[in-house]
Parts: sequence; structure tokens; C-alpha cells
Amino acid sequence: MKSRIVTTKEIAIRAGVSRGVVSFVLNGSNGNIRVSEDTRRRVIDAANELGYTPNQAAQSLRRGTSKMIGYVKREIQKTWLEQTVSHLLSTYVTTNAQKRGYNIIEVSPESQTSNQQSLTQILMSHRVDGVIFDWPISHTVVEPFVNNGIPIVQLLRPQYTVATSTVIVDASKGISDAVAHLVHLGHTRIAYIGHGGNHPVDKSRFENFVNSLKNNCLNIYNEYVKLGSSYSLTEGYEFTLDLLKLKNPPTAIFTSSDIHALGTLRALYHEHINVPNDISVISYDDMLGNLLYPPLTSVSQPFEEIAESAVELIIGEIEGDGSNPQHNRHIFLPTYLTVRESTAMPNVPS
Amino acid sequence: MKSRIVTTKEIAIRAGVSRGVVSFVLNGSNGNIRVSEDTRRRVIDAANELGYTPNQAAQSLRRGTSKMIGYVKREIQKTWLEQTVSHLLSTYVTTNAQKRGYNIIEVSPESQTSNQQSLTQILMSHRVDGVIFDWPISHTVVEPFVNNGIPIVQLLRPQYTVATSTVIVDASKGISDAVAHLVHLGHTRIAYIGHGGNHPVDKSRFENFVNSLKNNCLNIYNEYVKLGSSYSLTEGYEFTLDLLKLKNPPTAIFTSSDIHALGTLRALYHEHINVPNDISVISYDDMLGNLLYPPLTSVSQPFEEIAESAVELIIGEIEGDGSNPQHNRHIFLPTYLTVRESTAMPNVPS
DNA sequence: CTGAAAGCGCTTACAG
DNA sequence: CTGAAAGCGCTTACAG
Repeated sequence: MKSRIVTTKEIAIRAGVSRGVVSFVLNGSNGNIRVSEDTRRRVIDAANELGYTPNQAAQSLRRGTSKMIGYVKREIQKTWLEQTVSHLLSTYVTTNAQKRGYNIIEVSPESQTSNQQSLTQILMSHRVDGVIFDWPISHTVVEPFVNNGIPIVQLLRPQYTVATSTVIVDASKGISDAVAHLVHLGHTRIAYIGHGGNHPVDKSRFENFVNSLKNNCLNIYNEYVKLGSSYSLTEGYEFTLDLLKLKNPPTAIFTSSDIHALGTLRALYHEHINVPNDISVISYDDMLGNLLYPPLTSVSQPFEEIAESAVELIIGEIEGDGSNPQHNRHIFLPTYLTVRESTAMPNVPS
Repeated sequence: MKSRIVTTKEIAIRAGVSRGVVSFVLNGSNGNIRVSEDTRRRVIDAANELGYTPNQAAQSLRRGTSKMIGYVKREIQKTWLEQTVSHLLSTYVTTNAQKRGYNIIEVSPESQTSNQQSLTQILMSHRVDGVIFDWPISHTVVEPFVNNGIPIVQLLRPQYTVATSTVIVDASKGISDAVAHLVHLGHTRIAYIGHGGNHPVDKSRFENFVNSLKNNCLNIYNEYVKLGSSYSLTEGYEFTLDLLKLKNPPTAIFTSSDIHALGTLRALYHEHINVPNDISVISYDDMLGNLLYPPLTSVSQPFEEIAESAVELIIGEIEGDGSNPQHNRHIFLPTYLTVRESTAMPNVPS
């Protein structure tokens, strides 16, 4: 049953033409060749009958382009939740790339162990035409590719010290809608639980929150602001307990990630505080929102579009748009509010 | 800054040797060549100084082996939860393969659209040395590879109509421990919510549950058995409401997947029934268990080991163990119980 | 120990 | 319209 591997040579013989003609018929693009409809058919039929599959390695070697795009995942996290984003993106990236004739070779960020090839070497040795980074851990991992002139796109949380194209999310729309939503319901005491990190991705969430409060003529109270040092369930949990102990606890909590929200919900559950009757909760990410109880009102991120844009950007750079060559491009995709059942009017006169 | 791509030829020139020697020094394996320590050093130094990276395509073409393993993801699901398993596996598979000098090329199952290359063609054209399938949707997608003599490993939910190596999970240990745990706590009215499908993976969970009850001298009551047609939150939700309406509701619920458990928890939350004080819940999968409120007692699956085994199996087949050639192997990995906070003594005399 | 040559499968000028 | 040849970068017998 094991079928021999078919080459262009065999097709040429069966169709009674030269290998050059086979190559031309099968993938066009050769200036001065013209072929009769009859010949073309014979070649195509022969290829199908023999079950021909071109040898990528040979094509890649000859053409000098591999039709492969490297995808560097974010680091493995202890909780899988943070990875879910990574997974969604990688799946959508793969699908989109396939549609456009490119394949994805995935690598995990290098654990500095032993004799293992580095991520850079792996991707270089496959002569990838471009590389997409999801949340790169360090600029050192991105730079080698830039230095070699390989097109790069960084997703979601770029290393800004190295100049590449980026696809990131603009938190402002989603967060301002979220705050407006709470204000319309009658909330004025709105707490923020989040990551106090220095990366623009962390900061922008908080800044957008602050601005949105201001736009609604609300004050920021320090006691309602809980900035931690990571995206962590535990911090969400502890911060929420802290908030509940205040003399004047908030009537709504905005958590800047789903992982924080899980901690918040756990704390509220323990304290027998009902969502949304006793307190409203809005999360950011919307990975889990639809699955939890109650289903969470959330700021949603357009993951499918992020992947699409990334693929489009990088293929554009690989194939050269023509129009504006060589320039890095930066795509901002808007977030949006998804209202579910975790928000309601405050039950305490505010 | 863009560095030229370095070939063995340049290394040979710089080191003052022939390309054959370069090849030998860089990757051993050539019968009748011996090289002085000095020469070896010169070659290695030259390679490093020039920043040499072997061209995979050339190596692959010449060697007839690509050092690439195809990884076929499960289909994109509507809810991402089911994909999380896929993601964990794919990450661990990638990492393990990298450690052993293989790279993963990931493909999404073919959406039958348009002119898109099929998954089979993609993988064939890259001349992958083997393919790992995570939960293949149909035997038709696996067969072409088997017919071409390409080593295959199917994970978790194999298509049994096609003979390949498999890595699957043995539910018995985890489930019998789970039931024993409930029985020791004093439960006798234990309900089962799950997928009533025909695949051994679905059936074995239920059968193990039934056997475990019997082993503990408990009867199975039909009204406590809820078999649906998928892994779905909605079914978990509806089934739980049904159970609560019984004259004699169960004091514990075993859900055969985390996605069912989410539905169950949502229903209990709506009905203001406390877990574990009013009712105990055990889930199967343990993807979410640690994140929910309360943290779920769960039957855990050893995902890291599954990935490890898959990589080991397939590389074994690719490189030929020598010992037992050609024979498909089947690995069963045990599940185990992780006790958390969703189980307690029943508060109703049973 | 070393060098020259063939060939993996393909594509692409180039000459007819 | 077609064929013969070169060459992508590598590895591997084979002859010295």
C-alpha cells in the first residue's frame, strides 16, 4: 500500500513533456512558456493520477522562500488560563496563514537548557519568511530576526525597544463603555483591580479606566484602586477581600483581566455576596465571561481579528506591498463591551 | 545590518578544508572520515564566527528526512474551553519535540473550503517524518498517512477504525477514587452527568462510574443518570435543574467533564444551593478545577505525560526502535483524583 | 586524514 | 511552444 513518492520527472514521462513544462503548468509564473490546453490537461491529469505532492524542501531550496512563518508562543504559564489567549491566536493564525498558502511552524520560547537548539536557530534553519511573536518575553529574542531583515509582527504586548510591526488592542473604547454602563446603572463607587506593571498594556487599562471615570465626573478614590504585580487569581481574591472591608465598600468592581475576576468571584462567593444583586463585576478579556456564573459583563478583545491582521501584515511585508515598502505598520484593534448578567443597579443608595 | 546567509562553502574556505569535512565535523556520522582536533576546532570556530545556520530545506532534501512532525489540532470549537486541552498538549508536544531535535508544524483540520490545500497535502509536501493527531475528527484524515507508511500517533480520542499507535487516558483509577471519596464522605445518592456518546472515551467514563458504584455496593438509579449528546455547558445546566427537582435529589454530582461542571455550578448558583455544604460536586478533566469557586475536586488527566509519551512514541517509530519494529503501541496513562473544596459530607441523612 | 563529484527535487533562464 | 542544463545547500559514497 505504501505509495512511492512521486516527482516531477515521473509526471513529465507520463505526460510526455519535459520537467520544465510540468513545473510551469503546476505553478504558472514563467515568462516565455506557453502551453496548449491539451498539454496542460495531460500534465494535470498525470499529476493527479500519480498523486503528486510537491516537495517543499526542494521548492524552498530552489526558490529561496520557504512559505513558512514562525510563530513564537508566549511562555508556558503555571495556570493555563493565560495561555488560552495564546491558543486562540495560534489557531486563528494557523488557519489564516493556511488560507493564504503559508504554513506555521510553532516554537516554544527557549528554556535556556542544555544543548537544545535555540528558537532563533530553529526558525533560521527553516528559513522562515517571517516571524510572529505572541507576547515576546524579551527583546533579545526578537532582535536577531530584525537584524537579518526578516519581517516580524509582535502581538498584544510588544517589546517596544525593537522596531517591528505590531498588532495590539486599543482598550479605550471597551473600558469607557464599561464605565459608562456602570454609571448609567447608578454606580459611583467603582473599584479597579489590576496589574500595576509598567508595560503600556498594563498601564493603558488603568489609565483608560481613570479617564473614563473623569469623563463621567467621578472621583478616583485611592482606596478603590488595587494595583498588584501580576495577572493572578490570588491577587484578585485578596484585593476583593480588602475592598469588602472598607467602611464604604464599592458597589462595582472592574477587574482588568479574567484571571483577576476569578479571584474576585471566589472572594464574593466565600463572603456570600451575590453578583449582581449585592455588587456588580465587570471583567476584561472575555475569555471566561460566558462560562462563569453569573455570566460576566466583560470588555472583549477581538482575537480573531488580531490573528487575521497579523497574518495579513506579515504576508504583506513578505511579499512586499509595493505601496509603502519596508515601513513597519501598527494596527490597533478596538475592544468592545459585552453585557451579560454580572452588572445591575446598585442596591445601596450611593 | 542584514547579514548574508552563510553556507558550508564559506565555512570550508575560512577553515581551509573541503565542504565534506565541514559537514562531517558539524554533524558527525560519516564512516571513514577522521579529523584532527585542530581541524575540528577550525571548522567549528569558522561556523560560529560566520554565524552559520544549516539550511533545513537542503538537509531535508538530501537526507530524505525532514525532522518535522505534523501536529493536527482538534477542530475549533465554539467554546474555547474544549480547546484548552488541545493547547496544553500542543505546547508540551512542541517543547518535547524540540528537545529531541524535531520541530512541529501545526495544521488546523481542513475546512472543506475552496482552493485551500488540504491538511494532508500540506503535511505531505513538507515530508513530515510523522504525524500526531489530537482527537481526529474522521478516519479519512488519518488514513492517507498510514497508507504512505508515515508513523502516526493518535491522542486521547483515536479513530479506532485505523490502526495506529495511540496515547489515551485510563479513566478507571481516577473515577474509582472519586467515587470512593464520595462514599467515604457518606454519600449514597450520587448522580452522573455526562456525554452518552458511543466513542469509548465517552462510554468508559460512565462505565467506570457504574462499576465504581457497584464496587461500593451502591445501586444505580436511572433518575440519577443524565446522559446527553455532547460536552456542553447547557446540558450540564439543564440536567442539574432536573436532578434538583427530584423528590429525592442526589447529595453529590459527578460531572464527566469540566464543561458539564460549569453548567452544574451555574444551576446550583441560580438555585442558591451551596457547594459543598448542600451538595458535593466532582468534575472530570481538571482544566478549570483550580480556578473556580469553590475549587473543584476533580479527576485529573496527565496532559504533560500524554504529550511526552506521544513524542517518545512517534520518534521511536520514526527512528526505529530496533527491538519491536513496525508494531503499533498503545499507551494508557492513569488518571488520578485531586481533592479540593467542592466535596464534603452530605448534610441530609441519606 | 582530504578533495572532487554526484545527486536529493525542484525552478528558471536560455537556446532552439 | 519544448528540451537540456544549471544550480539552490547540503551529505555521502568513493577515490586518493
